[in-house]
Amino acid sequence: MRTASIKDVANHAGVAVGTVSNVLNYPERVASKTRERVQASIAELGFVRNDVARQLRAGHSRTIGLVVLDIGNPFFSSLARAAEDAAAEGGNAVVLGNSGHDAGRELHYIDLFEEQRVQGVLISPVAENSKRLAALTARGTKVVLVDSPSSEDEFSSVSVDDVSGGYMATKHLLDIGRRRIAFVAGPQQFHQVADRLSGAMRAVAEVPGATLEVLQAADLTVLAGRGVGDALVERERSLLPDGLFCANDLLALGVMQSLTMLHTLRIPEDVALVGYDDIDFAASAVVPLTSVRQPTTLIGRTAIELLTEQLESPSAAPRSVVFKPELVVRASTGS
Amino acid sequence: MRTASIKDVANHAGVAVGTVSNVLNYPERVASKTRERVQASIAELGFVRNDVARQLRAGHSRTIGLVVLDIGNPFFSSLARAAEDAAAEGGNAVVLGNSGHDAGRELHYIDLFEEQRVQGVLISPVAENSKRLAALTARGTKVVLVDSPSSEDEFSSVSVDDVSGGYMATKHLLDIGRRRIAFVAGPQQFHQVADRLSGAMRAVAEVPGATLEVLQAADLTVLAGRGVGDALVERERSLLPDGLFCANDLLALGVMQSLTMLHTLRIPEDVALVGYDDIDFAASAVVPLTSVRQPTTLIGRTAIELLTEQLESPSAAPRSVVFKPELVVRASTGS
DNA sequence: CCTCAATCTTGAAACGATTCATTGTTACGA
DNA sequence: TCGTAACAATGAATCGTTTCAAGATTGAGG
Repeated sequence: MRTASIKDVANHAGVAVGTVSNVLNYPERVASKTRERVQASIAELGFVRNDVARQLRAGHSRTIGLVVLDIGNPFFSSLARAAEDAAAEGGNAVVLGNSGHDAGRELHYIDLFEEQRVQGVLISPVAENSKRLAALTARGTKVVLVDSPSSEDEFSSVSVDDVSGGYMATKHLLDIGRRRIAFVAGPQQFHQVADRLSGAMRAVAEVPGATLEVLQAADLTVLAGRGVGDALVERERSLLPDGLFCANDLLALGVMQSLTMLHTLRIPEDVALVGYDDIDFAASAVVPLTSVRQPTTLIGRTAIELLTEQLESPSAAPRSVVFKPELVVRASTGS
Repeated sequence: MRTASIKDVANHAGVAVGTVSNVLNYPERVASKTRERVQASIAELGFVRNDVARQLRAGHSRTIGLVVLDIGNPFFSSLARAAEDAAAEGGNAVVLGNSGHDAGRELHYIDLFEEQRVQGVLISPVAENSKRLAALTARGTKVVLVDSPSSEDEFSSVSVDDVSGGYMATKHLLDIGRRRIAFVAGPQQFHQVADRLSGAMRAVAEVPGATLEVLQAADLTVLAGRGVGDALVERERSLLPDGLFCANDLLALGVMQSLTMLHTLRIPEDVALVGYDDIDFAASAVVPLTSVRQPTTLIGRTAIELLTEQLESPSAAPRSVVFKPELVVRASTGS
């Protein structure tokens, strides 16, 4: 059984196709008697409007593309959810693409989205990729960078000030009297890691006598954090840092597990601990974790807003929004 | 600047539109000299095929709809990722909708997907909803239920045998000598919770002298688990269960935190602990958690396969695939 | 040089909706 | 009864592709 078209409805109701279209889009233009007859036919035939045809005529879709680095990461899944909600309010849907840090997959999704004539693309790019994205905008598809500041103000962007986040985390450790600070870093090519470190360095520089050590973790995972923690536990007590700032919560939780498992070191008495991201597990860890919260919901909504802005006034200059993160103090720094 | 159409390319290359279309879809039908000329024009004009028009002609899209209960839940985000990968291999894209356990939003996405003429819908339904879904299939949109067995074999479905998972978790506790078993339950209207409990009951019934107690948690979260754990710690030692099976890993981790925090109860010596889902945090918990692993990747891929199957032979009867979960033994049960 | 087959290319029809200028209808005041 | 304004309904054109029957071109064999 082929699905009923607007023409079938028109025949069934004994009106012209234009009238059916009006019933769907401008019901007030149609006399109520006719409208009811058409609506009855729609119900009887089980007619469902073909959005593809509508889009062809309209020249653009009601869809927004979103490319994220890793949908398994709570940061991105939360962001995606917020974007989806915000888009839905405007009658749009979000198509999700997961690049998994792979430039090839990222390109694949950009191509796909352009062929689908999405209204715009929200993207957390794997690397600087502005040629392809510039081509997109040149052909009329709007682009908003997410969690990645736009170099040169070429595109609109939403990001969080990671330098400032690193600064406030470290300053908090200094404020509660810690002086031997260590930063647990992930891979340095992630700009987030580099920025948080640079914020930490700034805070330490402001306090005479404070020192900053960098401990390198292989990855941004719980396991990598345990590795760092295990190494710390072996150290002579006098060489231990008394304040630890980790590049993200997963690392922090791993470190926490190592330190608390053997009951030799107490958190926060011996070592105060700060994480980053404020994932759900931070609040409910063995020792509730002080963390830097990123406003994921706000980021997602704002990205949609910036896109909408560009769609409504296509000539307007791109705009960049940078959010300040927020420190959430919990027991791991003495609350 | 309007984006170039196939007609613009045809003019520019001095050929007919049909030829350009052939270059795009059946390059071998076109003489190589012509083909190269057309490809040069495509490159020069920056032509990008309009998939909307293509879909209109084809009568269906290259898109598959996926509606999940909660994209923030690692189970679903992992599943979504797998489905997306599998779909991409077949040249299709997955559009994600997040119902958030809300029937209204679920309906919204079903409507949207039908208007967009997706090839099919993969859905983890909020509740029994077969009328709307039956209407979908009646109009030719295929449906595959995910993580929810199809009653009456009306639709194809992929699910995991939760009864069997509950059975194997509990049997493992019994096998290591535990007799006073407790099941930490979440809301009973989730069929997953009910099924896991019923498996646990079956295992306990097989061992004379073994008992099963049900501890009710308000929610399937870490916090709810801590609540249950805190209540347990207060109990008289002789009334404590010696084996705990939790409806999911979040609950188990919460319970673990309560029990270990005060160092009064040891895991697994005093209480052995089993979770469900085998999320990433299970392996790296303070005490690595024994858990029942669900093959999320397999579920996602299989859902796409079942859909493909139905698309290729539309008259074939729906098929249901039920996976057996797998017990992963770790330190929390003595490994 | 002609024929025939093989190979390429053409261009109009179709997909299903929206748009809008045009035509048809109604009703009311003069 | 007529003129006209206000309101409804019409239907052809359009969006950008794909499809496919028909026409054009090429080359080999006689």
